[in-house]
Amino acid sequence: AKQYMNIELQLKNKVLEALQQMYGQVVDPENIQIQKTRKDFEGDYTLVVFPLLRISKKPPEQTATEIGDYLKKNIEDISEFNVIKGFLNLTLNTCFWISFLNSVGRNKNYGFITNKENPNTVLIEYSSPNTNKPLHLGHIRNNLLGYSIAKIIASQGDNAIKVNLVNDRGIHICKSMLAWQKWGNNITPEKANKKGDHLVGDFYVKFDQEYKKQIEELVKSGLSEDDAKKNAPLILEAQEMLRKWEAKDEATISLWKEMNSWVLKGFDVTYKNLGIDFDRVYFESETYKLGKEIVIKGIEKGVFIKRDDGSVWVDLTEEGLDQKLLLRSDGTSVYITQDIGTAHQRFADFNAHELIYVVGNEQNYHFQVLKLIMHKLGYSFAEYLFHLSYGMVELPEGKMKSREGTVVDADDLMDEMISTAEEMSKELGKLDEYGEVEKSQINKTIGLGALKYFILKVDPKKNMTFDPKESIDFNGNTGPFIQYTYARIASLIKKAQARNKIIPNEINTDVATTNKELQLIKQIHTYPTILFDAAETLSPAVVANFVYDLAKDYNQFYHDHPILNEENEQVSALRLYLSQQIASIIKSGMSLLGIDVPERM
RNA sequence: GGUCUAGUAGCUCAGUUGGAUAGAGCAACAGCCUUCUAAGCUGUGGGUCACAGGUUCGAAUCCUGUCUAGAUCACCA
Repeated sequence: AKQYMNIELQLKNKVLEALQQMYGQVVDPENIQIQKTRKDFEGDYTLVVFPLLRISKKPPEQTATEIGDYLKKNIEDISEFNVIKGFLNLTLNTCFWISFLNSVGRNKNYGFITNKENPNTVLIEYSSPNTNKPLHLGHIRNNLLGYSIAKIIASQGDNAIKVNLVNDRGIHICKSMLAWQKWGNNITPEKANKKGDHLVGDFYVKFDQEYKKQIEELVKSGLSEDDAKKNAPLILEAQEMLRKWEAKDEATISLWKEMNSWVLKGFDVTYKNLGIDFDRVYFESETYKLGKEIVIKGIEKGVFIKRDDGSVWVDLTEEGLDQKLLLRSDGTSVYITQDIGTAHQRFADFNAHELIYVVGNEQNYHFQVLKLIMHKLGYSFAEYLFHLSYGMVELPEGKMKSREGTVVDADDLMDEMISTAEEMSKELGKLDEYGEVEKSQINKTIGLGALKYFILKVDPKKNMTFDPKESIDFNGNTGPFIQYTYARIASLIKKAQARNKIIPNEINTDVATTNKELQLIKQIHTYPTILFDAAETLSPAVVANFVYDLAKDYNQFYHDHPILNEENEQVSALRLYLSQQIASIIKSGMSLLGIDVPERM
């Protein structure tokens, strides 16, 4: 991002120079604060002089004025300056901004770093579904975050690899399988005319219902609730099934394979509709035994402790945590053992530099422990394990609970969004002249755009509230608003071409400009910084809010300033050119969020 | 109880390295379609930045404590 920030660097260096010349002191660059001038003040960049008063030994206003004079004399891009209290506001001349705008027009990948010298390979693990039920709203947040972050990382010139780890084994899978055996009558997704993940999910729910009934009966017959839960025939059967699976019993394995394939097919449809994908998919059934050897070596090294019963533990009390189990007394792996193995394997397989896990914040402790363990084992990549912890998605009524049926299903939600977009556009008569295929394509883009933007504009680490009925709007700070802005510019350009108006390849630097135009150009100028920040903080929200601000400012501009101006050719050329650059940045920013922009809507 | 995260307008959320008078949208109210797309624009009202201290030229932002909410602390994954 540095290449775009050179004006800030130049200012900073000149300030250092000024301080040395005028006050004879070499100053720590840390103390030079150059920031963008707030909208309500005149100027482009502001130097905060408070930290420099110790050096100048003069009052703030005087210090600022002296530095301002020096900078104006020595930097030709500065046209004027003003001083308010301890703030030195510098104004750059129009020529600078127009030639900057021209450079944006020449560079098709403005903001993107296209040939980084030493790109890092960054693995992003996300989605990680269980194959016993369909995806829900929580997965949507995960999927959108993971996908977007991979794109943002790639935009900074690094090599982003998207990885999915499918949790396809364990007792929860057996529950669905057992219910299907008992009550399924050999039904298949084809026969039921239902997506495979939903069908299997139904059996998971059925299991739970029947299991509850059994518990109730057992409690009536005098058992305690805990005992009833442990001894209900259904749960015992499910456990037996898991044992058979681990012993590779043929019938069990083949049922497992079949039902998993149904679910995975269903997931593929959901992923495709959401517009996300993976470079590599791992299955837990293949990786769940990994890590055991590493743990055993760890015992030899004295990093882990083996207890008398044979179980293996790591002691993290010095780090302020507890002891954590790594191998059961029967020698089998637990969840974290597997993660030790997969981390090792992935860094080796991809020669990776960094591994990002997109996982909900309920697993913060788990990843804290994982990182410490890898560190203790002496892996140098331990510090490049990063848990992108995102908050829960809550409904107005509170947390989503699958057992209480308050889960918002991913497929249903997407359908609902699209049909709402459909109703809206019908009501507004927006798409009347288009064909059915085109209409449904645009409605899909808009409906999903609304959903994706709504979720991504929120800081990942925060819990968020989602009201399916009211929260998603198509007006205001939303995806459709941004899409609308883009579509408008697209049609504007089309219309200009129809009128034989030529959009220039370059704008003359002495063109007359308005403040509004300059303001938009300045906003474009910050785009690379935004992308850089987003990659640093792993937060698509930064990009989302930037794109909204840009679209909003453009919309305001659009209303007050005619763009297809017959009378003043030169001004209209600038506005047309500017509009085009803004459209391209909106498109680029939205693509980093995985949101499409329609050419019309 | 220990640890972690959050608390900003009625609601949903922004707020950059500590920087100037705290920002949007929704909802409410009042306007703007014979003009490049009104999914838009303009205006009004709405704030003890949870609370109390501290650090300093300056705190929504950093530190300490309190309160509230959530998560987590399994031979589950």
